[in-house]
Amino acid sequence: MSEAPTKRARRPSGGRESLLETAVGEFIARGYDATSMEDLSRAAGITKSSFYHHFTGKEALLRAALERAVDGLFGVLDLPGARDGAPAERLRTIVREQVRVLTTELPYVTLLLRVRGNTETERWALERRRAFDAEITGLVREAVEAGEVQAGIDPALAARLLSGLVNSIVEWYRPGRPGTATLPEDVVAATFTGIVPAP
Amino acid sequence: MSEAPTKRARRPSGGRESLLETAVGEFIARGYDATSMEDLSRAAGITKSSFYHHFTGKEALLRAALERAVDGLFGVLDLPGARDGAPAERLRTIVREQVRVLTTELPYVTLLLRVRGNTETERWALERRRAFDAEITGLVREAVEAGEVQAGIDPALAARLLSGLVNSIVEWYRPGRPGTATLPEDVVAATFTGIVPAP
DNA sequence: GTCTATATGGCGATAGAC
DNA sequence: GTCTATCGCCATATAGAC
Repeated sequence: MSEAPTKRARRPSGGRESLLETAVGEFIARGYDATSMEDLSRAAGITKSSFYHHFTGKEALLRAALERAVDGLFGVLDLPGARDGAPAERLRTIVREQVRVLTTELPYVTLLLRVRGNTETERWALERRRAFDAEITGLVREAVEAGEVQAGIDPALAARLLSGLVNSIVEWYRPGRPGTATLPEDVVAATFTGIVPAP
Repeated sequence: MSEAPTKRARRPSGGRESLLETAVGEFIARGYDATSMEDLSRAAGITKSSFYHHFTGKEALLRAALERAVDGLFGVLDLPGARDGAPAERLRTIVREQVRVLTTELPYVTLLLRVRGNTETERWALERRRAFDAEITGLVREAVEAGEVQAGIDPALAARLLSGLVNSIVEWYRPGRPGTATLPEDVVAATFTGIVPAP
C-alpha cells in the first residue's frame, strides 16, 4: 500500500449497524421519546456530534430500525408454507414463523410494536402493521369458511387475540432463555388447542 | 345566602377528575413522554398554570391514573369467585373479570400497560403489575398440579401467553363496539379451548 | 380558579477545528 | 470520524395579579 495511514479516530463507534443496535436498545429501555441523542451517544461511547455524522437525526434511526422489523414480518408471509396449502395449515406456518422472527429480530420488532404514530415514520410503521394484521384476519376468515377451524367466535376477534398473544412475547422473551427451541410450536399449540386446555 | 357571589372563573375546567380523564386520553394518544403540559392544557381548555393548580405536575397525573388502573386489577383478585373454588374455575373468573375491568377502565389500564419504568411512579406501577402476574402464574400452576388443565406447556409460559392475550385487548377495544357483551366469555373460551380450535 | 409573564434547563441539531 | 462549543427552541414549573 502506498497510501499513508489516515489519522486514527479516537473512539471508533463500529459503524452504522453497531450504532443502530445500540440506539434500539436504548429506545426499548426508556421509550423512544424519553431517549435523548445525548443518551444514545453516551451508550455508544461517542459524542452527539459524532452520532449525527452517521445518522441525520433521531428519526432516521427509528426509521432504519422499523424497516428492519417490517421486512422481517412480511418475510414470513412470503414463505412457501404461508402462501400455499389449506388456510389452517398456512396459519400454523405463519404463527410459528412469526414467533421465530419475533425472537431473532427481538429489539426491532419490539420497537415496531410500541410505535404510537407521532411522526410520519411512525405512521408509516402503523400502516404496515395494519396491512400485516389484515392478512392474518383474512386467513382466519378463510379457515373458518373452509370449516377447518371452529367458528365459535368472530374471525376478526380471533385474529386480534391471536396477534395479541403472539406479539406479547416481546414483553418477556430474552435470547437464550430455556424453552426457546420449543416456543414456536408451543405458541401454535396454545393457539389451536388452548392456553390452558381441559384434560 | 348572604354571601356575595365569587368572581366567575373564565373557563371552568370541571375539577380534578375531569382533568385527569382528559390528560389520560392525551397520554394514550401520543405517549406519556411525548405529551407536554401545554398539550394537556390545550385539550382541557385552560392554561398550563391553571393545570398546575390542580396537579403538582405531570407525574402526579400519571400516578393518579396508574393507581386507578392498579386498584381495578387487584379488585378482580378479591372477588369471591377468584378466591374460592377449584383453581381452573378461579382462573375462569379472573380472566372474565379482568376483561371486564380492562374494558370499563380502558384508558387507565391502557396507560398502565405502557409504562416503561423511567420514574419512581412508573417503577411502582411495574412492580404492581409483576405482583398481579405472579398471582396468575401461581394459579395456573395450581390448576396444572390439580390435573384440571393439560400440562402440555410450562405453566409459567401459559400464564405469560394468557396475560398477553388478555392485555392485548386494550390495543383495539373501543367502548360500544359490537360484541362487547360477549367479549369476556369469548376470551375465556379462547383461553381454554383455543383461539382457532380444530372442529 | 384562572390568567400573563418568566425562570431555568435540556432538547435536537449545526459549525468548524483536528 | 471524532471532538468542543453553541444555537434556537420548547419543556416543566413558578410568581403573582385578578
